[in-house]
Formats: sequence, structure tokens, C-alpha cells
Amino acid sequence: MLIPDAYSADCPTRQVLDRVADKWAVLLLGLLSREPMRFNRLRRTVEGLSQKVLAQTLRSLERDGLVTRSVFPTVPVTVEYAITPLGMTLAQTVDQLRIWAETHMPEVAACQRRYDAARAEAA
Amino acid sequence: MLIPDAYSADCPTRQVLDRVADKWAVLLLGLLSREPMRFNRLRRTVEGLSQKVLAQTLRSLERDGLVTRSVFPTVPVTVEYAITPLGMTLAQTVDQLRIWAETHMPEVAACQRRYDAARAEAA
DNA sequence: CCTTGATGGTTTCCGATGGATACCAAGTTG
DNA sequence: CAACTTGGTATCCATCGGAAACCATCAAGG
Repeated sequence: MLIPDAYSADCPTRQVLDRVADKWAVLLLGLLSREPMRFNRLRRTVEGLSQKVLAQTLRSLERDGLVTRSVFPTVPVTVEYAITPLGMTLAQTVDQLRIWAETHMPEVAACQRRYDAARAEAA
Repeated sequence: MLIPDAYSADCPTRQVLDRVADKWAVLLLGLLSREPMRFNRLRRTVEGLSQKVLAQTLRSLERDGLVTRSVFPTVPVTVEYAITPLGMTLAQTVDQLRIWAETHMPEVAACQRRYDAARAEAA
């Protein structure tokens, strides 16, 4: 089987890929792989991420066994998110993606400018 | 700088990550890294991918310099998509993601079942 | 005392996005 | 001439994501 089953719609792998190929999940796993963090600190660190989507994404990651959620009855309540061993294996993979983006960003931006310029003069 | 700038909203890296952390882009790059393919064959191979989103995704990938689009004036017209050297470097990275999903899918599914069971008995 | 602030969310509203479907032009085949 | 192929675009509608408001709890400050 040269082409694995991620390409068939009913394969569970597809669902895993859905979760994993998410911008916010990539950034959150990258952060949590360094150290456990709390809700509002994650929120402040990842610019542009709303509370709602942060809560949703963290719950998905928790359901998938990639992060743990620990509540401490302090005041105000403290909720700490930490990465699991399974999540750590994924974090190493997705971090390559972030590194690729940071490395090749100038080249991609140059291609975009060329593409846009070509289309502008065609119009 | 321990935490790179992908976490700031205005960094171009974020835009690159947006494109790259996309389920369909991952699957398409995986296919095109093996061989050039035409529009409808991609559409048939990637189950669940609509024509509209396929066209949008391919145009984004072309704009980013990751794939090339070649039109041959046959009848009916033939349009072939091929990966670029830049796209090849990315394909190797995102393929790790697909492989991770296929490898760890059973473990993730088990975590999901445990999570759902725990929530069901709590309710 | 009572407002302000922090904690970690949920709810509401609205604009953007994605999927399904129909449609298009060109031309070959039945 | 009708149907089917190619590679799309246009339209409609459901869902999704972001912005902002709201919630409870308690601590500190005026």
C-alpha cells in the first residue's frame, strides 16, 4: 500500500490528522512541551487566540490524551495544563512544522509577491 | 529567544503556519511529493475534499511557491500539479505528521474512549 | 463596604468559512 | 444531438471562529 489510508474519509487517522493539523494546537503543544502552563498565561502568550477557542482546543487535546488538566483549589482557582508523554512525541513532530515556517517564511513571502505581481499585470 | 515569534500575531511566520497547518494541504503535499497529479485525480484520491476547497487549496499552495500549475491545451484541457523543491522540503516535514497520525491513532482513540466514558458516568 | 482585579471559563452574536450542488465552455464520442 | 470528459466558478446554506459580555469566587484597596 503505497498510499496509506489517511486518504480515505472513514479512516480514524483522518480524524487524528484533523486535530493535529490545527494552527492553535501546533502553537499550544509547542509551548506546553517546554513547561506546564496555566490558562490565562497561554492566552496571553498566543496572540490572537480567543478564550473560547483556547478552551475548546485544550479540551480536545485533553480528550486525545495529549495534555492533562489539573485543577488546584486555590483562590482564585488554578488550572494547569501539562503535556503527556504521548503529546510529547507529537510536539516534537509539529515543532518541525513551526521551524519550517520560521525558516522558509522569507522564501514563501517572495513567492507570494511574485505570484501577486504576475496576476496584477495580467489584469 | 527561547519562544520564537510564531506566537506573535503580526509575524509572517504565523501566516505561513496557517497555510501549512491545514488538513487538506498536508494530504495534497503528501500525494504530490510522490508524483505530479491532475485536478480530478487529486479530487478522487482525497475523499471528502470538495472541488471548491481543492481549487482554493491548490491556488494557495501555488501562490506560496509550493506547487506548480501547468496547463496543456489538449482536449479536454489537462492541468497538472507538481511539487516544487521548496514544497518538497515541506512535504517531508508534514508527512511526519501524517505518519504520526497513522502510528498513534489507536492510542489516541483509546484516550478518547476513556475521556468520554469518564464524562458519561459523571453526568 | 464596595469597587476593582485576577482566576477559568460559558454564552451570545455575527461575519467568515466549508460542503453540496448546479452550472459553465470546449470538444469527443455514441 | 445528447451525454460525458476536462477544470473549474457560482450559489446556497450550515457550521465555525472571533469579539465581547457575563458568570462565580475571593483578595486587596480605597
